[in-house]
Amino acid sequence: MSTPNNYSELQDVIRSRYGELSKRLQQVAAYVLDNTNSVAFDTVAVIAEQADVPPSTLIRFANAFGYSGFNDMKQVFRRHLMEETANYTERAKMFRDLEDQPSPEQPEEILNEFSRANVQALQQLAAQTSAEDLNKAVQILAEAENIYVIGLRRSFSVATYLTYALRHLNRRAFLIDGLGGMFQEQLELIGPKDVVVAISFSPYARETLALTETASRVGARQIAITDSQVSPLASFSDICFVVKEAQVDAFRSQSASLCLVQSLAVSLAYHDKDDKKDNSDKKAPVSGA
Amino acid sequence: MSTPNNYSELQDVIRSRYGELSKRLQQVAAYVLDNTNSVAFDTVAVIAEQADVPPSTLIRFANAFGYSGFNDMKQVFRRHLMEETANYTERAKMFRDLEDQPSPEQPEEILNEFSRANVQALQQLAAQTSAEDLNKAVQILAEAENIYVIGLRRSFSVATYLTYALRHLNRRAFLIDGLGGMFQEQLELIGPKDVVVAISFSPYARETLALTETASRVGARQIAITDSQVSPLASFSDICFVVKEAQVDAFRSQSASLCLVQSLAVSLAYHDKDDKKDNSDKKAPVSGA
DNA sequence: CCAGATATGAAATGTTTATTCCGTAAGCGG
DNA sequence: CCGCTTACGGAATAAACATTTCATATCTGG
Repeated sequence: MSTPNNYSELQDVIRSRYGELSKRLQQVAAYVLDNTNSVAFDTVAVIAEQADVPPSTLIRFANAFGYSGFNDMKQVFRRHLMEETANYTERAKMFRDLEDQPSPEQPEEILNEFSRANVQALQQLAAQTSAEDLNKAVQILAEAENIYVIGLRRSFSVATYLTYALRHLNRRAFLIDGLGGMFQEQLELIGPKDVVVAISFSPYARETLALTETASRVGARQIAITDSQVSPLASFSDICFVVKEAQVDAFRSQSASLCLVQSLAVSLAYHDKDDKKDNSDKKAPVSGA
Repeated sequence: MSTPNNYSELQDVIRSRYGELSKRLQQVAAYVLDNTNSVAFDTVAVIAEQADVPPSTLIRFANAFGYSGFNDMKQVFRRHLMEETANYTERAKMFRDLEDQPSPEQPEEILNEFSRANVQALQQLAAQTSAEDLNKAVQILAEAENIYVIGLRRSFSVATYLTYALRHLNRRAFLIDGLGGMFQEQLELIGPKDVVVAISFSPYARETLALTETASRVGARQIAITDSQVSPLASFSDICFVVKEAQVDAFRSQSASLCLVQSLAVSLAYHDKDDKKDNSDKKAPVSGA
């Protein structure tokens, strides 16, 4: 007997066999199809009561569709629910136990894998980033006198891009790069009307943390882009974007962070335009970055 | 002690008390904040293993935040996940419908749009990049004595990332950055056994073109990442990757290029590993030198 | 460096939860 | 209406699980 191991398959099978089920099993089928996340979360006892059948019937139902027990079937519902919110890395972890597929080795496979992972990360970024945070961040950037951007090592590329984009919007944007060993000197430029954008992922660069502390001391506002709610950057920041980057093996990507900073820059461009919109007409062309 | 009974409250409390927690409890806090749906679904034993703490610590953690047990706290996560799923599905639908809409203006819309455009670009990248080119490029990189990376202005971020990644694979990788106005001097380093990776998109930076010409003159091999088959970079290169970047209004993205260079770097890492494996298999048990 | 306090982790414990069992009831062909 | 088969449900059982316990390790202030 073929046992469906994904939600939509199972749904189809239940529907198609509905007619031939016994009265009690039909009752279960109806409940199961209509209360997906009750099945995913609740215990057999609870479900049995809500569906108005004895617990044993639930096990019989699962058996009828080829599962070894009700919990076995329950897994299908849980996975379905998780897949709607889990990111690529977490999903990969989920499936690693089930079928430990060998890591991709061919360049083409690696590109496919990376591309898939990044797609997932981008979708999650869009879904999980709050409009409120984005608006606040844009507002903060718009009001900044100077914008200092820091991101070292892996995050340096994102930092350079953001600086580039901000410069193209005629912002006074400065990249803290430690050139000539002058981290300290660069940090000391920051004043209370300035804004710091700090980008850092575990393991957090010492210099980035030092900057956020300095910025916090002088009262500058801060926007953090990092990988955890409890990142050391989070505590100092006014706005903290938590970005779950795609990961293939030990290699973490940057696409989501890049997408985020691009969106911030473009939003800032529109923000500028809206300010001017008071007297001029809407939809003035925006120069590219 | 007030016990949070919704997710965002709990999240806030955990973050604010993070500093005063013990080392182990911090470990749990980080896991709990960053793996919401693992907490919602997995058993204490599984979570304990993944967070690398003993099960009892999880109960202690829940107690520390006023819950009677870990399951008590778990309920908060489960409720959150259920609510979130509903939102997520809605947003996913919005995301799809967004496609043919007038220019977005709100930061949230811009992020959605950028994310969507990048997803498309990544999928196209994966579909259109030939395995053969990838293999050749990896081979060329593997054989390089020195690798010079150039990408200016918009492409600088991609170039910095590639340089970073190559350095981490112990390659002799150098970023041509024109620091101190020394473009010319940096170019003159290139020798016939070296490889140049040039990243440039229209309008092509003069310095990048100059480098490719120099490289070609001394007989160095070249890998180009650019936006057109007829790009000035294409003619000088041994391998030319044509990347169609996402574009929102006048703003072009970088995600696809970044994904490509990451894939190249990771492929190179696997290439190295295979080499070592072959060597060690073949290695004859010879003593002395 | 020591004593007291606190944090930690392995194993024991007690509870919840899934599953099985079996006597009974309902359906069905003769 | 009877005997046979299939479905059913409650109670018993087994498995999984969360939680507690306690001996040990680690910190902290004097």
